Amino acid sequence: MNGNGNGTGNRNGRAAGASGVNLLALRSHNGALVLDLLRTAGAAGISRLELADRTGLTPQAVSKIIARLRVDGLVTEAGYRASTGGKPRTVLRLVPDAGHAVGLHLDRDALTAVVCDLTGTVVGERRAPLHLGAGADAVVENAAREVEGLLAEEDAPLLGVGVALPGPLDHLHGVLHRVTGFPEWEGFPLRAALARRLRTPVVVDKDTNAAALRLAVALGTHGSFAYIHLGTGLGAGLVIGGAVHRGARTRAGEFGHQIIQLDGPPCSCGNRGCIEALCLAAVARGDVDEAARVLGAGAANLVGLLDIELVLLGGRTVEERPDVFIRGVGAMLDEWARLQGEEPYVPVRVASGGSLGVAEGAAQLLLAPLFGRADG
Amino acid sequence: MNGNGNGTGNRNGRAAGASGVNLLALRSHNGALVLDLLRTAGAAGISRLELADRTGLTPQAVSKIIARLRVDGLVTEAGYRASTGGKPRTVLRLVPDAGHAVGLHLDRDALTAVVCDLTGTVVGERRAPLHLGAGADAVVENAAREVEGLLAEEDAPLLGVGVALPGPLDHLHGVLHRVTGFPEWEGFPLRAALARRLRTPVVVDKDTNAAALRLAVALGTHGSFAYIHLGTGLGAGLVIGGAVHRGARTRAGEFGHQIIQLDGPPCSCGNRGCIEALCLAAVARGDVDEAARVLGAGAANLVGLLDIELVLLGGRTVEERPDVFIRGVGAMLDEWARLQGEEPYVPVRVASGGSLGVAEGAAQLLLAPLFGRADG
DNA sequence: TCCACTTAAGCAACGCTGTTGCCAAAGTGC
DNA sequence: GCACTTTGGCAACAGCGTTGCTTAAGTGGA
Repeated sequence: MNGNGNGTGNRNGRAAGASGVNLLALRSHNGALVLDLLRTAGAAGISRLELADRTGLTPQAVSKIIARLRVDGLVTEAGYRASTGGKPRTVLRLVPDAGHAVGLHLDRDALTAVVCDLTGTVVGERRAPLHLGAGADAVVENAAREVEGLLAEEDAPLLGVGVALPGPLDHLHGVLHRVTGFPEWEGFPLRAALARRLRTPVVVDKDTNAAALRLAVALGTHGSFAYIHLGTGLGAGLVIGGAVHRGARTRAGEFGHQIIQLDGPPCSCGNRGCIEALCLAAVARGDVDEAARVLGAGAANLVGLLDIELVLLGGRTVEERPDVFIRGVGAMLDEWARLQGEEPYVPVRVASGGSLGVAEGAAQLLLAPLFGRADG
Repeated sequence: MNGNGNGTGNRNGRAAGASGVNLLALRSHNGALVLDLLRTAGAAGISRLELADRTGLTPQAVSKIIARLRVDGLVTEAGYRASTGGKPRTVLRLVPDAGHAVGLHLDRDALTAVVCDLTGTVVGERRAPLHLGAGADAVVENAAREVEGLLAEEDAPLLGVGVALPGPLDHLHGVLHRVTGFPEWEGFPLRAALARRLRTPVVVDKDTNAAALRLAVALGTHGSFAYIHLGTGLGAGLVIGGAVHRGARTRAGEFGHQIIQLDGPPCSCGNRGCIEALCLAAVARGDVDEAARVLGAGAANLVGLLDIELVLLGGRTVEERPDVFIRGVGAMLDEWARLQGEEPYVPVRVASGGSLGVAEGAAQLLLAPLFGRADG
């Protein structure tokens, strides 16, 4: 589908720092920008002049870009706005079926797979049990079959498969580092294995990053927020400037082993006073208020360090008592801000998404680059 | 000096998200990129072909860009490399005197002003006592006189004045929030006042951000690191992807009031268990090892959250016992990484710079944008 | 000394970008 | 029906990086 000529147009990837921009890259950037605004507009659509206003480009430039995107089949005209005294604006919309992407969520014991269209809407879904102990080859084969089954009824062009799973990994190379309790997974090249098996591009990332990416896309934000996940473990996905911040080694967002009580109770990692240990211990003994307070302290540390604008909470434990966590974390953030002499300003909300959230985010690993939301 | 036509070329600033790129912006970007490589190369210089290799642009494109920069007087030819069997490469260098910038460091009781050339080299320096209690107008007048005195001998074009000072402020508008103990400074529009008085562009930022910016420029890095400053207070400047991360409200880097001991000893801010309180208390009782350990725990939290690649320490307290802090913080980082099952990988070093570091960083607030290192 | 070869960098033509100026299309409202 | 407003395409254009070729300036062997 992509006659857009994506790619930087650079002949090499050896440049360590920022790289030069040529006309191909410029076209790609502006095209992606327009697509992102079209996606954000959703079913309501957006007109050429609004796009010109939002991008800062001239109306004529937008017209040309739209013409290209229409030829590529990515955009279509869909009716007209009400006139404001002159010719009514033409409404433009993304063509959802111009491309699909698969999102795969590999959790401890379950596999969730979704197909999303270009707007990010789920158009197909499958679930299956997962046995990590069965070995890498078996799991890859299992996952590949699920994907194939999901795609059997689809005929839109496939952009690729995004995979989200817990634990440390190298998202650039798609190699796993550790899967707790299953040493054979150490160093397994999941991306390459699945790409070879399915003959399609594959991207691998942490589950929290996928969830955060999905939220960034859904919110349409170019700002910064943190998604904090409290389930069987405690982790976070960071979005800075609208892009997921992974760090050089995909290790960013290690929120759970933040030390919040020096020389505190021991954590499973061997350290003392990790926020995960404190928080989960409070949950275990039924003291949800205390868990929320501890979580709030960690969130305050995070907000203070990064000056993010929003905190989103998710995960099984949060979903059981959302109001308690919203109140508890919010109170800590407000109190912290007040003590620093600032107005309380960071809203705390429960992340939408439900059980498909991570899988949708995995699909966004392939969709988002089309809209200029590449890796951070 | 700037015939380069900087500016995005957009007619409006209303675009909330990412904005479109036109040919002016493209030229500006590539020109800045080339200038940055020239600056990084320093006195050794760099050839056209090397620039082409680093930027990913074609040699001919680089030739054209260099031709423009030479017309603007920013770049000059300076000798030749040794031949490798053919025509020797022409060495290109930045023209230091194509533009100067003033950096102003307003500390609790002292003012430091420097003039830097385009390469960031200090070519003039002044110090004076500072009395914040004398009132805003008097302080502005005092600072302006120092700047004028500093510039009396200079004749290179002035890019503007950068001001670095502690405490919360709004760097976008150059407005101060609080200056401890001097309520009259609350809300003072320092940027506007100084710009009107000196009739030159003024940029205002936190001292830790200025110090971090200077380090980012000096290191020539496009990666991520944290500068942690331990002096009369404890704060940090964050560099992510080569740019200073300030957050939406210039509040990022609030490291000192990170809660590291829940319900710990009270801090001056009114909270409990802030890392600043613990660290300074340890310093006060002479237990530098403990101070370094506490600082290391906070640094580990930071590294874990952001996956940064380097930690730089600075400030009076660190400079008194640099080895203790390097060892103590490094040990905590290594131990933390080991417990997470990772190789120790984050080096800890003492930030170079000395007493002029912050003022130099303030000057970089104006120089850095020329090299594409705009606000993060 | 000559000459083949290598490497660097400029010239000219080109394709493509967004921009500008103009005009047709398609509405509203008196 | 006419004046006006607004949208959006057409055509010409300036300027970007690219391509193909030429010139400049070295090395090294015969």
